[in-house]
Amino acid sequence: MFALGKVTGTLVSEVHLWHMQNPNVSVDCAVFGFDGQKLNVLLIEQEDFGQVCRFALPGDHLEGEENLDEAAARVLRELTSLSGLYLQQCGTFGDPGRVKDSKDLPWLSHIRKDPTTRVITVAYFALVKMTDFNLSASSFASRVFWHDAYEIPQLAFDHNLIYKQALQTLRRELSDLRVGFELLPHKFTLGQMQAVYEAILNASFDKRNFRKKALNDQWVLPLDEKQTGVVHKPAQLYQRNSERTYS
Amino acid sequence: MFALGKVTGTLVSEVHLWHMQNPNVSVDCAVFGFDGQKLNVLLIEQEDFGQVCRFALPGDHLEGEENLDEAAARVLRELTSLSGLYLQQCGTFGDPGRVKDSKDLPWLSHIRKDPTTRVITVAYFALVKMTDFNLSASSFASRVFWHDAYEIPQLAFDHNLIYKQALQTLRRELSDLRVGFELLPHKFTLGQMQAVYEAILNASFDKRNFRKKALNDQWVLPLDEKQTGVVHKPAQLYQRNSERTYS
DNA sequence: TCAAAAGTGTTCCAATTACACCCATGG
DNA sequence: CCATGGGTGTAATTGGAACACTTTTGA
Repeated sequence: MFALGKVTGTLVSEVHLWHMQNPNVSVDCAVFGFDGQKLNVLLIEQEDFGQVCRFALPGDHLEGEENLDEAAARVLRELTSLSGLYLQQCGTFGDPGRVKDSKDLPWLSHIRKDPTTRVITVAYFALVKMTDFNLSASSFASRVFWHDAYEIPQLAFDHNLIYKQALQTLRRELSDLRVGFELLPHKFTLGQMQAVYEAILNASFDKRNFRKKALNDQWVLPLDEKQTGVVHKPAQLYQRNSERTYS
Repeated sequence: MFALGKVTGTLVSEVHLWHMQNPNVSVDCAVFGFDGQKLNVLLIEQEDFGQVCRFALPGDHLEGEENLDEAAARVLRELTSLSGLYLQQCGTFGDPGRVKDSKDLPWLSHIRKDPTTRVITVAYFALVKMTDFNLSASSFASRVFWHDAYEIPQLAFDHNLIYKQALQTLRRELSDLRVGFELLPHKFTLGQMQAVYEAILNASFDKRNFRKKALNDQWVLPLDEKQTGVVHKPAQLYQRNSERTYS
């Protein structure tokens, strides 16, 4: 909070300093999706102004009277036409140098009056069910694409760092809060659910142990329905157990 | 990041909007200390301008070219005259309404030209060894005080919310990273260490099980030294095992 | 009949829990 | 001699890990 450390009386000089050094604030989102095999992330491609590095995480400035979560939700809505996505703050990045890397200058110079003005950004990760999401419905279709979550190229600014922290936070929330459901359709099989866990944690699990745990701990409830149209034994369908809460 | 969601061409209008709505940025710190019995937090007392609520977490605006961690470290240095404290970001709070509660207006009106200007704040928690720290050495001595971590009064702005999240983050890092050492003197007994865990997690543990785990998992190393001057069997002293790393 | 994923139980080991008494010191 | 916290071991339980074969479907 402002000036609370300065109860003594330097308040006026602070208000002045302020106008000189007022940082901009933005949000950046690492949007994760799961395609049945692999974990993916939405990247955007900047226009080519000769910069070294043309990929970035989607984001935008904070606008008007919106709060941080609303800003992130707006970015996602503009990007995916979806609302109500799972969204979680995962860190704030404010190094004065974070937008000053020479690799980013050519592009910055095209979009900002002062390309080196300091910007602090609040990072979010988001989860989208790829089944709900038609990339080509996005107005940015040609500039937004899914990318393998484990083969991320060099990104603009400090976005590689932000991405790393987003993945780490996602992993923690998967284990603590079972957020994996957000990447699955409403009705899913235990095999699909296991695949989500394996993709996010980049690990593999024993099928019997995984199923035992999911069922014993009541993460999911069985439906009166089975898979159809598959070329193997049709699986039982489940839904998340919304009664179940996690600490 | 700024404007990346807007690759299409609304960039100019954004730059304008910007000047109208440029939020200030601050850091707020929940500083935890342990007195041998209880977990405590540093609060500051605002001057009396008739506001309902005169306590707050220490904090300050972001200044000059400092990054967020540096700003938090500066706040702590000014407050405690100590450097190198354990410091961890634990969330960013940016609701437009967070500084608009009527309970805070009388005070705000005295320190700011526009008391309702939006401020977003990056929250930190910090850990200080109370043995290293002489409150009266602070230039704010009369206005800064330790307060029981579990009896926090109503605080200014959204500081109760920030505090809650700080405590939650501290608890997670205690279990994940064993940050409890930061609250203990260099040489400590297992009893003191257990007391830190009990205070932070607000729980109590079996002495034998706690010691077994600390020793088996090599959180600590024994010194060739025992407590002196105590009115009971003198305890073995230990130091943290700095070889030991945590995932 | 084949390929592909679904489904199912038991054993072993590690980790956690519960639990009670004697010890060394200073006052 | 007494109050205070230090120090110790074992048994029971729980949770996680390892492991292989049969089933059902559509092509």
